[in-house]
Amino acid sequence: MASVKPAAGKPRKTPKGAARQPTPKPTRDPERTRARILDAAKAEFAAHGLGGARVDRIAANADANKRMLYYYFGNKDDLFLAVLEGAYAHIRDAEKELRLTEIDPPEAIRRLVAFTWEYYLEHPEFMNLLNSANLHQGRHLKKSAKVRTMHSPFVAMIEEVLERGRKSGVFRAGVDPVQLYISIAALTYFYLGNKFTLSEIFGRDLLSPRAKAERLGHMGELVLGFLFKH
Amino acid sequence: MASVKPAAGKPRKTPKGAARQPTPKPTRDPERTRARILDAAKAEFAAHGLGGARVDRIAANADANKRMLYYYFGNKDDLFLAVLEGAYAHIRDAEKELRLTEIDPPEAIRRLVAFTWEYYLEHPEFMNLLNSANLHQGRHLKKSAKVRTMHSPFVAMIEEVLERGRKSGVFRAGVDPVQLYISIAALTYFYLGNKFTLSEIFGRDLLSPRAKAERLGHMGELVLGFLFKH
Amino acid sequence: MASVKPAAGKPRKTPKGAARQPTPKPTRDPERTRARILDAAKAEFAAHGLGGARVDRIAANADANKRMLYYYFGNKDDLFLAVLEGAYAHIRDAEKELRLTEIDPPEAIRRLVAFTWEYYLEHPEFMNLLNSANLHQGRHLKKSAKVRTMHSPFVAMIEEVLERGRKSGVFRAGVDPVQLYISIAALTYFYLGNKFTLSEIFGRDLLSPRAKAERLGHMGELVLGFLFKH
Amino acid sequence: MASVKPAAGKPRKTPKGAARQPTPKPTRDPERTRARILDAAKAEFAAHGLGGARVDRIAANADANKRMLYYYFGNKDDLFLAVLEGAYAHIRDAEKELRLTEIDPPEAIRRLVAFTWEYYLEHPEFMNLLNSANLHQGRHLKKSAKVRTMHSPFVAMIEEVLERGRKSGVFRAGVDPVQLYISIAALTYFYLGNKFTLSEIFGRDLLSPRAKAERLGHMGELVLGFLFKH
DNA sequence: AATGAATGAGCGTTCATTCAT
DNA sequence: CATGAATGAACGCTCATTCAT
Repeated sequence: MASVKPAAGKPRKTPKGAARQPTPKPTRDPERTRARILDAAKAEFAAHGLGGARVDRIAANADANKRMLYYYFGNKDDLFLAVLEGAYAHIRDAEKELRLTEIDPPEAIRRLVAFTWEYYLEHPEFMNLLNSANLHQGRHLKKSAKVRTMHSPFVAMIEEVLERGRKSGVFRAGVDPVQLYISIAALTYFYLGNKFTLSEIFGRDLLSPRAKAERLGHMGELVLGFLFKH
Repeated sequence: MASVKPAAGKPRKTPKGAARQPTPKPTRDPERTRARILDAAKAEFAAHGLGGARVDRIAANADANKRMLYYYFGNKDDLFLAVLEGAYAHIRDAEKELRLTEIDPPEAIRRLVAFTWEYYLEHPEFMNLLNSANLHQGRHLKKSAKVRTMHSPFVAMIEEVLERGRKSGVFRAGVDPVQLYISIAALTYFYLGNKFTLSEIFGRDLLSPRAKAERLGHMGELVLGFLFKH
Repeated sequence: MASVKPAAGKPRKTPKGAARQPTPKPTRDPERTRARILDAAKAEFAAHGLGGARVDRIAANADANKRMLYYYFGNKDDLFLAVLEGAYAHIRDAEKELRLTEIDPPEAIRRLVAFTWEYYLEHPEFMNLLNSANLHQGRHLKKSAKVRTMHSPFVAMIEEVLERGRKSGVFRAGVDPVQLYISIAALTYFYLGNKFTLSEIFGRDLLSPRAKAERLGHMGELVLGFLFKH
Repeated sequence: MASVKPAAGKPRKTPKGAARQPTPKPTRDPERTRARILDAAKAEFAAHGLGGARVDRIAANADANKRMLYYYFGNKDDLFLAVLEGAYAHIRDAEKELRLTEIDPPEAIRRLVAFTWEYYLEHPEFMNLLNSANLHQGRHLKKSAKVRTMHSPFVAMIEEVLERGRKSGVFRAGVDPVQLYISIAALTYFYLGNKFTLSEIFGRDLLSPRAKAERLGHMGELVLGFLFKH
């Protein structure tokens, strides 16, 4: 036997006989390495939960040494927090683009519902991350100074829409923007996050184009049917 | 290490018609042993998720030998399925008690919302079990013949209520009972299941008596505000 | 839940709804039970070795309760010894049938070689049992009073044949019958007992009809080529 | 880069009689670690068979962490294969030293018989390894590309000796070198591999100097008595 | 004679993490 | 900045055996 290698290592990137190799993976680029680890960790945590996630798999999928993971993030829990913060930052960034204050209130609510639906549809990993965070009783988030400050602008935006709608006489009064925001997220989250059990129980394909259109329609009617002053 | 958590294991009584049993753990009572394991497993899976659950802890809390767990349930996954089936059976049993078909439609919906709210409030473990089941893409439920047959009665009950309300002119037409059922569950599930992250994000205590009353009120208004024909 | 059954038991012999069953397994027949256990044990030890044999599998294949195994045989090692004794008794019985003293010496040797070949061919389990016994340094046999008295009748028989052959001038003198007996057994044992490694190494099918005929021919020539006085 | 030859090239760190050793276990020496595990595994598999071998004992005797065993070899079965390949490589290397083609045919055969006898006498573990490999129906070897190619040179060497002997008129014609090689190995293998059961049955000490000399003499006479053309 | 229930010890394997270079 | 080697503790699971009936 020629060289001593662990039995189940990843395949060598450079063929043994080659004279020179052009380093296909940009070594010594700390930012890229860090980002690759973070991406791989997000996928792993989303796919298996915090308890089921494997540090080895994260390192392998990041094409990084396992040690680097600890170098950059400390430990598994802190890495999870970093992933969580990144996920929150991402959705908050996307929400900022909505500019609801510039639109007609009913249309703004419709847009908010549609945005929430589409965001979770395109980022199912976010739901799994939140589930893991809650399974662990939020202890990760408690260590984060960042996350708490990211939300007030969005709540204020919804509040402004509700107030405009009320003033113009189309919306009912006394609606708590936080409750409304939670409800809108809830209607999507439960449907998509529990798609496997729900589809098993109801014997329906919940993700067919038709089913998705129906769900989005139902959610819009539900929220606006409630908000409209008749 | 050898300590037994008094959380979920012991306080079962013996209704079998036998005289009295002074020994806290009745040996040679397979039904009780099985039940103790199932209870301990439910608590463990709910507290730590499927991946984070520890077979040793389940056995210890069930005051049983680890081997018995495999004797009765085969393996960890099948035990999880048994827990899941038990949890579904429990909520379905509770739902049957509602007898919505005997009540005035708006009151029936109010009762349904309140029931759902209270059930999840009193059985937070159910949400974690469902999250685990979905994290694993529903593969456990797919092996279960039981669960799929347990649901149609409840959907039919909601359908009957909606239809009665529509006929009497108070409810709007064209509401899918499955969508409505999912939405009612969603409004509770997301709020309670994500209580840790939500409370961290919004800086609110979501479980204070006042907050709970507000949430229940909001949910009722939301659903009925949508259903009522104006 | 109605009845408590282990998860992975053997299939019930009587369908649940059946009214009467005719007891297909003769219960309360100790000799049969003992024999079934012994047979199952022989197969298990031969297939997996002593270390790899599983008491559960033996009981299951014997269609007996595991406890019976201990009731009749004490423990796994003693059961192995019983199997071993049975195997020795069996080959000794077969050897007695040969009656070599009544045949012409060269033909007697030919018959002995053929018998040995065929016996191991038809009872491959015997080789595996002996290998296990030797792996454990013969400690099982040392506890056996039986086996030591079962001396192969062959040795005396072979001695007589050799002596007759020598006197008639066809066989060479000075051949130790024990050495010859061991050699004849060896020529078969190694070929058949190592059939997997040998066929892998030499890239030959050692058990094709042709290969078997060639081996038997070679062994006869080898032994007689040595014995014949030229 | 030095190559890793298991079992053959590894210098013992501490001779048994030595007084003191300076660095008992050289850390961070992967080649040595790997070799220590391989050695310990060979001893364990030989002593207890594949089924009876204990991974813990291998690690302990290798003075290595159990995890390293999996790091280098994947799992127990693959480790067994590595041991098996090493054992085959070792005997084949030793056989190459024989240089039978340079010697007079009868003397070459005598040397081959004596070598085989002595090799198994000095390496009794090899027989147990082969027994385990065959007990598992050769499935380990089937995964090995190496072993199959190691044997043709040796068979060719025997063939050359037989052919030279035949041409010079001392050996009979028509002897299959593979059959002969198997027979020579068999005569030793059965005697030594079954020494415990045989000595128990025949009431002889098979390993006394006198018994060993007699066996070697008998084997030589048997093989040459067959080969010689009279 | 026969059985289902129960057990402690130990199985092969994998975990998150750290060391030495 | 990056890596292969190493670790102790635990993982899910199974072992031969015994208990109570």
